[in-house]
Amino acid sequence: MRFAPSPTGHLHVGNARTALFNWLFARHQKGTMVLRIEDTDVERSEARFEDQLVWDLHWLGLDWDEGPDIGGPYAPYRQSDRLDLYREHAERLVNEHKAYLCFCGEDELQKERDKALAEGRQPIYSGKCRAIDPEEAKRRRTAGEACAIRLRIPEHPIRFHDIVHGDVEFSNEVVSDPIILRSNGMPVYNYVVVIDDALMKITHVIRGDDHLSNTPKQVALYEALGWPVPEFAHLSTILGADRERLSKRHGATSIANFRDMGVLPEALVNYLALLGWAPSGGMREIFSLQELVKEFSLERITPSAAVFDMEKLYWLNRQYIKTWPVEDIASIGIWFFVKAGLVECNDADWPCAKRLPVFQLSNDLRIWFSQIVALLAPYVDRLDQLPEKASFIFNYDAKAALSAPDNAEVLGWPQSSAVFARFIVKIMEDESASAGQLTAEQFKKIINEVKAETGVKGKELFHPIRIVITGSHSGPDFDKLIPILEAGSHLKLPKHVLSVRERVQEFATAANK
RNA sequence: GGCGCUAUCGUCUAGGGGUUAGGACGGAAGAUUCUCAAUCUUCAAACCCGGGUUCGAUUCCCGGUAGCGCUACCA
Repeated sequence: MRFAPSPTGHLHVGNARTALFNWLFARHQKGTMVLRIEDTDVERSEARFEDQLVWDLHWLGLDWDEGPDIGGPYAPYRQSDRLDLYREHAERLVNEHKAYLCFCGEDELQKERDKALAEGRQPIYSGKCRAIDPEEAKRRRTAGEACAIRLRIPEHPIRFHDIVHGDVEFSNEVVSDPIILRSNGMPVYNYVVVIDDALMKITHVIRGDDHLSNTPKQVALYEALGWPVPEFAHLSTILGADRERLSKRHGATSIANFRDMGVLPEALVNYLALLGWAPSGGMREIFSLQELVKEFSLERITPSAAVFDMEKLYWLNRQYIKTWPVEDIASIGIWFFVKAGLVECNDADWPCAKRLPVFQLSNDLRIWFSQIVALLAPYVDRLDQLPEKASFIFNYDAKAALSAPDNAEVLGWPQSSAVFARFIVKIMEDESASAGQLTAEQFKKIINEVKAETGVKGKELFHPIRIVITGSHSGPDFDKLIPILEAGSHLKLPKHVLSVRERVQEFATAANK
């Protein structure tokens, strides 16, 4: 099996899914996985994208047995390093009369195509240069005339088998004699892919179905070369919500984007596996990479296009957030707090292919932020939402709380003023609160006293108090929240975290105005 | 335009000549919690259309329609 991306951009979810299916099949069959870089398009290929590709693949948890970074028996694995090979086999085809030299100029061909189209004919190559005597052609080339090399397409229909789509047949009348080597000496994609797949002993070509229509050309090439035709499996396209091909304007589409959003690699892999594949029975949804390897089969791939559903990815991400080790979730979570500038950390970095970011943080800070992550992670779809969710810890604003439309109802309850009054007094009188040492137990005791003194309970009691503490009537449990606020008020942070007492104080002041 | 591929709830899918057409996400309702999230329970929600084959088609075949792809000296 092979994954053969072009280094022309970041790894896209479509390509990632192709890579994943190749990998799953290779590992399931105990086959060999090859990474090959298709960089014959010199204009668009860039070396830095190759690194990015390798990192993204590693981050997803995929690896390979042969590739440009690790070598292998069929090296080199970068097409730009294999040009001699392509030329050699192209010449061989010419000598065997399976290909021929074509002296038609680009402009000339374009005109022919336009004319054919205007007359309602197929814009396929006329085959004009097929008729040139091979010896004559060689003389012209030696004399310095520019020429490309074209494959002679056979006179019979081209058939091949696809594991996903079944038997496919193309009439030879719609396939032009394709150019395999340009007049500048550079080979074209449809040719190199065949040379490489054959020479690298690829038995199963698993790729996007945008290549399905190219396959007859490639099959003709295998036959001309006298090499066995591999099995094909063409994967359906991944679409955006508007049923158009997924592209950048649909938002996050590169693997790196998802990592930066705090989507866990296992969640993304699991989601991608379910796009176009389902286990037998179709009931199970959650699969680890190892379980996927065990269950995967090409026969169960769906031929129809699939719409990428962000919501389902988020759901899976939440499942994995719950099952990942808390310290790992905390590491990623803290990284987002660092990024948001909520904690000072100069050497924070997330090495590209790594599951977890690395940074040095004092023990106090690490523990404190870990508690915040543990408290809030169940509330988020992606870990990058954590700083926003924690905003009430860092950005307490009593004035805003009093004027928030969301709070209007609770603020207007007749019992609320009594609750406010008693609660404020209790906190201001409390010694541990004034030291910023309020415990969950002590806080609970105060609430119970307020409850006893005002006769207010339940919602009517908790909502106003929650507004005083967090600025909002809904939020996490006080039991966990109070110690976090108190501890935070003693830490050295870019922005001071207010203790419970400081919050009450600010609220009282704002309310008096 | 030509050729190719595809078509089951809004979405991802299971299934397959006779089924109450199954699961999941999302949605709705309820339970629980001080609240939100989570969790649990329940509900709504689909076989593109038309022919043919058949006792019977959502399933098989043909056609239509729609979507997507390919039609380059791009990959």
